[in-house]
Amino acid sequence: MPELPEVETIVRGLRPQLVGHRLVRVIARRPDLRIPLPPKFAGRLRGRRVESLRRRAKYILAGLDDGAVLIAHLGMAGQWLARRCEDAGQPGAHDHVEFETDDGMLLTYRDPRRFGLMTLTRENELGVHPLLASLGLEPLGNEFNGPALSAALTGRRTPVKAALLDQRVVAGIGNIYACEALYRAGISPRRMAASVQGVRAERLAAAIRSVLAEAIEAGGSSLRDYVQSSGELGYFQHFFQVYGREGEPCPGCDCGAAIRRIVQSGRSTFFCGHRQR
DNA sequence: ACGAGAACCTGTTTGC
DNA sequence: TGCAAACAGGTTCTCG
Repeated sequence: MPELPEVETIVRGLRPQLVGHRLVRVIARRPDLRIPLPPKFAGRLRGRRVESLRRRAKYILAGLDDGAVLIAHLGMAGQWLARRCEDAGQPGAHDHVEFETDDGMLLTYRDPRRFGLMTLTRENELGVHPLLASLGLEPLGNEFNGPALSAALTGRRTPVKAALLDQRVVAGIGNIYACEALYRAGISPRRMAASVQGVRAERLAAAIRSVLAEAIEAGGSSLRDYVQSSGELGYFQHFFQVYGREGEPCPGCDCGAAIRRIVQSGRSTFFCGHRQR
């Protein structure tokens, strides 16, 4: 489900609920997520105070007061819900992990498909952790620009759409924002990645930045599952120009072409064959 | 070594 | 209406 803007929105929503607070109760109801929960998961977290909450790519990282770091990923359908304990009621069938904080909040990790994960590492081992070590540049970071993007795409003999989904190239882009960024940049999703250089790479880097930043402003995109931790819906889906719009007229110009849907690497790609070259 | 496709799992939508 | 197939925002493994 969630791509960078949705994960960022969730981190921002959870931060005031978690940072500075102690975890007084941890319930690991279902350990068989994509990667099984580590041994003694709940016991290692109980009583710890959360010192920081941040995002790297689509991962949520919570720094704890004993130097441990909780790594969490939402997979395709994961959600975080933040409610007061007394408002929570019975746990749902897919509420796999819950954290109760010292001021009475219940933070619930819900994930019907169990493609998400949660694991523990140490702050000083984050950089070499297998889940994080080979991630590419953060697209909203200072070092991300046209030259950096073209360098990352150099030598890639795959369509640029597939390259954007490769987290080693740019970290955090998923299927929706890859389609939207390529549309904004006027670049065909089928163009070979290695040929996106120079001004094309500049345009694509700018498009990635702008679409992600605008989506964060909107609180992410709510399609099927996604809600903010507060339960509010994001609304960026109303600004999609191509994603999910097969057959509709291209919105960005008067070319009159219809948005097309093709399948690349097993994923739907939406684009305008006239405007994107 | 790299890239395409399958697999992982459950829920919802679509088509006959 | 009912059932089966297709599809879904991600990642990782296998195979060619």
